[in-house]
Amino acid sequence: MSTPPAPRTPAPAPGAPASDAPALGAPASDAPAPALRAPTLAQRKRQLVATELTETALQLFAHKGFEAVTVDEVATAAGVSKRTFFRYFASKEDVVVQFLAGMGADMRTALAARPAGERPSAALLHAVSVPLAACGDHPERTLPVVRLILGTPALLARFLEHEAGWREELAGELAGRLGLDPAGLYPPLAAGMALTAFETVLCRWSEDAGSGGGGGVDPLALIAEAFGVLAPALDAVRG
Amino acid sequence: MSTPPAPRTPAPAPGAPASDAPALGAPASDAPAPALRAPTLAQRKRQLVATELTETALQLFAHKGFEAVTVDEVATAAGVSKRTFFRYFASKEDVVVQFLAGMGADMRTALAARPAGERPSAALLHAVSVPLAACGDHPERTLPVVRLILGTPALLARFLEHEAGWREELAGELAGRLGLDPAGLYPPLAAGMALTAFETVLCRWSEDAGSGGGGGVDPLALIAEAFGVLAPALDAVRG
DNA sequence: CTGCGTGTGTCACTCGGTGTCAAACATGAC
DNA sequence: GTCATGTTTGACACCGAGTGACACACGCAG
Repeated sequence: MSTPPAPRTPAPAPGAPASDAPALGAPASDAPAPALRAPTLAQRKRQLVATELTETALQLFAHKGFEAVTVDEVATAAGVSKRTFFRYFASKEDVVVQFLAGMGADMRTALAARPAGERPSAALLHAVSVPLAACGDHPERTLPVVRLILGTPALLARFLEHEAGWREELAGELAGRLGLDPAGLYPPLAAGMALTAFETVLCRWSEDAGSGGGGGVDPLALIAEAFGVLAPALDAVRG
Repeated sequence: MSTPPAPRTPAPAPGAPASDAPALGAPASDAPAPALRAPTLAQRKRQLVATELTETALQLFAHKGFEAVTVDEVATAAGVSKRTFFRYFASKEDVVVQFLAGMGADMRTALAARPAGERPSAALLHAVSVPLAACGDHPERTLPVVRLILGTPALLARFLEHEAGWREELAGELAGRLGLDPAGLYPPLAAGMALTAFETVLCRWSEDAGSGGGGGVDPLALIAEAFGVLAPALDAVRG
């Protein structure tokens, strides 16, 4: 879609940099920014509340279902007021969906990091594999969230909205890589195909993985198989 | 996705058969059911209120923006109470999104109607072309709605949710046609690719079409072009 | 006329979400 | 130590979406 993701988070909060809550996407890479190693005490406090809120919410949602839990409940259980909850999250859905907020950015940077000459199918496969690898590596943390999202209409809707944003980013990056018109048909189409594969794999993984911690299937194997189907189309670039 | 679309419309209303409001999808085909030509007076009254509500809402939304219009406003302008509004539509979003409720069913039946031996790319192209043809034929009615949806986060989310449902339907139909396991990777992947193309085309069409009634580009030409990209992947079925 | 079913309006209520204000707190300057 | 500043928080009031309950009006069979 061409709709700008629309900063649904109008209040990333005064003092906070950007994303709170342990993002699910990249392994948080430790090396990139050796400078700026001083998370203000205030920032760390904020982070603390955010994670407390997130974990409390996820636990309650998993236990009683998303709709059956009120924001007041979550806030009180975490020891803050409802008003404060909304200073950390723009909406009730946000607590869950922000958990995978980094995925889009991760995909894009991964795509940007691929060698210039690489075939689109290979580059996109690697990009989309990053968050899936994170899922495969920590199923005990990611599986419940993914299942919650996929099983709750309201959350699914938000998730898909996010994906639409990712798609634009990927399409832009792809157009840049290949020197194509970003307004052409191929870039968004290719990005959409990659995300369709991503979604399909996520879905199948969340179904097949045993309810016990260790997932049953490897998401990386699934995504590779899916890209085996997509590749003929992805690599026949014409603009 | 494997999430059942979840009957967001818990109240199709006591006396109503199924869908109210003039669906956008198929040309409403006149021939199919020659019997049962007696829409109870009550039913026609209901239909009347539904269309009044829909048109009033669309007009207000287009004029002031979706979020800026309250349900009370719509209801009052249409001459009913807020409570009655919710007896016709499950949510505020529903008024807009139900406008294209038929699309999914149209696609599926169109796909089912294609000759058995046809290549998946051709069959899916025809399926997805049905609603797009409707858009191309009546841009003055469809363009504003499409633009409204694509430009409003809340509506976009709902739309994407609908699409997830369509995808499952198409995947099921496709699996049946090709004798594949519906739980395999190919069916949902192929359906997702077709819908990605659909979405991309819808998006580009809504941007390019002059704000005047007559659209600038032909959605059917666009979708054919998009399927030119997808075909190599769609027709390399392996299961 | 009476009973019945359906559709509607009114009222009251829950819950998500926001604006406002005042108190609590940390920080830095003097 | 104290005053001034800025940020975070809770409390309160408020809006809008959505629901449940009840009572009333209509069209229709007896």
